[in-house]
Amino acid sequence: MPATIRDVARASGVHISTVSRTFSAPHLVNPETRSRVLACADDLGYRPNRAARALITGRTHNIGLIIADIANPFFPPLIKAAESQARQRDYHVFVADTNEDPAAEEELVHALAKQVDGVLLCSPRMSNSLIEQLSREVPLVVINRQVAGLPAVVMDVGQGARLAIDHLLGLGHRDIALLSGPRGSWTSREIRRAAAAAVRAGGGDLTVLGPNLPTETGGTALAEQVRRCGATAVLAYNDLMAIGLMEGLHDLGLRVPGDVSVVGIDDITLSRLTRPKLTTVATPTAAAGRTAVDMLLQHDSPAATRNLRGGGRSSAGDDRRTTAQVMLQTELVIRDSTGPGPRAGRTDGAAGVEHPGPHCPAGPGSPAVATGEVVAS
Amino acid sequence: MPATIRDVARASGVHISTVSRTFSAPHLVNPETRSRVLACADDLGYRPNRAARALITGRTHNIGLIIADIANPFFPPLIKAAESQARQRDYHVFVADTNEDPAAEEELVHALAKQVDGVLLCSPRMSNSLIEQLSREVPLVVINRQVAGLPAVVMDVGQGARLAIDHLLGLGHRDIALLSGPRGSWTSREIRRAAAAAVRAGGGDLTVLGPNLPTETGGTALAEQVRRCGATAVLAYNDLMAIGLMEGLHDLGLRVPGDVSVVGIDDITLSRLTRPKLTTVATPTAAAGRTAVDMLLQHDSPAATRNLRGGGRSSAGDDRRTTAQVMLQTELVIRDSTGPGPRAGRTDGAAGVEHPGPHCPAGPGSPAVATGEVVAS
DNA sequence: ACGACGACTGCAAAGGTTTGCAGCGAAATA
DNA sequence: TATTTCGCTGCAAACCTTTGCAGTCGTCGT
Repeated sequence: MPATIRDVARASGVHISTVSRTFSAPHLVNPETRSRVLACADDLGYRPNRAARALITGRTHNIGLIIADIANPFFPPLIKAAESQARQRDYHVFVADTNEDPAAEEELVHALAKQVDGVLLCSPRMSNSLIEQLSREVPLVVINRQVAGLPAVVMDVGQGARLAIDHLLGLGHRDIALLSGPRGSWTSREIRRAAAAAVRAGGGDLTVLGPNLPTETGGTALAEQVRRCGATAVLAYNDLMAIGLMEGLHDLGLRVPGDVSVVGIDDITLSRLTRPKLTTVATPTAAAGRTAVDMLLQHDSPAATRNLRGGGRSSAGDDRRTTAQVMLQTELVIRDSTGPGPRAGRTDGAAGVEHPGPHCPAGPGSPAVATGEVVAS
Repeated sequence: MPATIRDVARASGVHISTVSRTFSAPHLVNPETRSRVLACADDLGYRPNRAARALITGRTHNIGLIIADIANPFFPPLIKAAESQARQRDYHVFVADTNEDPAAEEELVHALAKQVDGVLLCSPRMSNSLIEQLSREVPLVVINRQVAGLPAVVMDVGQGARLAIDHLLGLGHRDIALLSGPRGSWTSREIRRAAAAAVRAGGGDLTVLGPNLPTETGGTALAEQVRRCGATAVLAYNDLMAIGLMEGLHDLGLRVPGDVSVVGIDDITLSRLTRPKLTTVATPTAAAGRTAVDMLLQHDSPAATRNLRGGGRSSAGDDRRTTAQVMLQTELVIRDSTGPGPRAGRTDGAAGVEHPGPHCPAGPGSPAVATGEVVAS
């Protein structure tokens, strides 16, 4: 029932190839003819069949975006940014959710492979080797992970964790707990590494709790352990866990930041709505989404010269996509969930800052930021 | 580079049609041959090209899901449910976000039309007539809206609003404000209608504020107006606005539920995390997602008999999809953001319930539910 | 012993589009 | 005026599958 290119050709009295060109190479067709064709097309409600086009050009103008958990508020801004960036380049984004399941990740890549021109793998949980193998099936850009030979955009959570720990140390905390993330998460490893180093450098003690599900319930469930381990400050893998932890601590009768200081990572909008407002490391999620799309589409080459008529498959050649790794800056946002530690004098409330990092003259409610660094390559 | 059906045929020494049948009609091919073909296919990493298949069968095995705003926590559960339901039937879901923009909605339907077998339109903002027109281009199921002649699944927010208002009236509130949703939202109209009726029936006064953006900031911005209009209780279009409003009221020095009672709609997970915890109307979002997929796929007919060889397009015939409208039940979840109104005696804290609805013996923290009704057709 | 039937497989058309090549008339050049 | 050039358009192959039809061959019934 939908109008095809042939219907338009018939209606406007030209050959289908002319109709085709009217859309894909307008400069090749006489303005007069062109407008006539366009009129007919509009009249019939014709729209090029992207599937058929994809069949011959080899480009679908779709890109896949695989997300660990759409329900985690960390992701939506990234998704939106990716979508709008893609839309500008006349691409569409297909989002898929894996429920934090590595197996689902793999299956989805396979399913998407033939229907998209590339896939954005966001916070993948699967193994490096599997990712590399998959990347031979379809162009991949990984987000929040580094895998050799693949383009990647990562947020510098290491730097973020360092800032957070320094903030805590500066407030007088020595016994610090780290709520780690899910198994297989590159981000979680990175945070742990940086946090451990920072705590060691500051002469403190770090207790690592995990791995855990990166959700509120995951955080809530850890409240008891946090109390038991005697930490006076906690850095959580993400805001969701931090918020869940605050809930759990509250139920245990512990006060934040009175008894325990809590800092999260991500700066989801929710972190501004809790009481107390959450101190957290802001990650540039939207920028990550945009950048990832750009990296995937940077070789938006017009249908990578194929030999239509020739027989044997031509050698792939040096179409090697430049495999850059972009690292995005993070910031510490100081709000109300962190306060002086047990060894601090009675400062009258806010953070009496003396730690080495940049200026943090924060009072509650007027968040100050300490910025990390950009290390692009 | 990726292996095609021809490669497999060559490798296994059979005709491509046999390979094809091996995948799409296994019972038609000799088990021996079949296993040989499968071995070769596996060997070459062959996967059928869905685009090419779609070209001839007319079914892509994809379905589109158009969402007003992925960042609104109301939607993710629906998305996840739809995805898992679709996956079970060997379909994939492509999610797209419109940023609450009706124009984007239309454009997305067009873009998706040829790449999917149907589209789920979730909380659409565009006009009924446009939706009907679009439905001639691609099968549509609308969610949270009723449009004549189209299959729909709606949550009974009318019933939910009624329960909420009755709850408020029962607590002794007379001056009630309604924070309405975005322009063009069927849900918002429905809520308003039901709320107005319920308030009138209870002898109270309803002030409608809006339309508004259905976000926290949208809610926060209304705090001042709420104070000015003198309402002691507020029903918000959704939880996000309710939570934003609570923030705004807090900043104004008003206490919830001391000075103002607040109830939301949706029961997003976040509503359990605010202080005070939000009283709200729970909507069955996951069920809606599942149901919508089922409705779209109920006519999963094997490639609706097409005349491959014949000339003139055959008459469409009576393939009319049954146009059911399913209505899903909602529940009132009483938490801590609602309390006695100005005319109530000094009840000692909790909700002294006497309104007509089902049992609500709620104390804060132990939420009770009052269920609505199912009206399927 | 012969025809019918069944299981399996090959043949070729079709689906909607893109694109290299060739054709054509007219304008520009020699 | 003859010839090249250029702008535009048509022709047909190709992309990868699916599927109706026809062919082969062996089995069964009579």
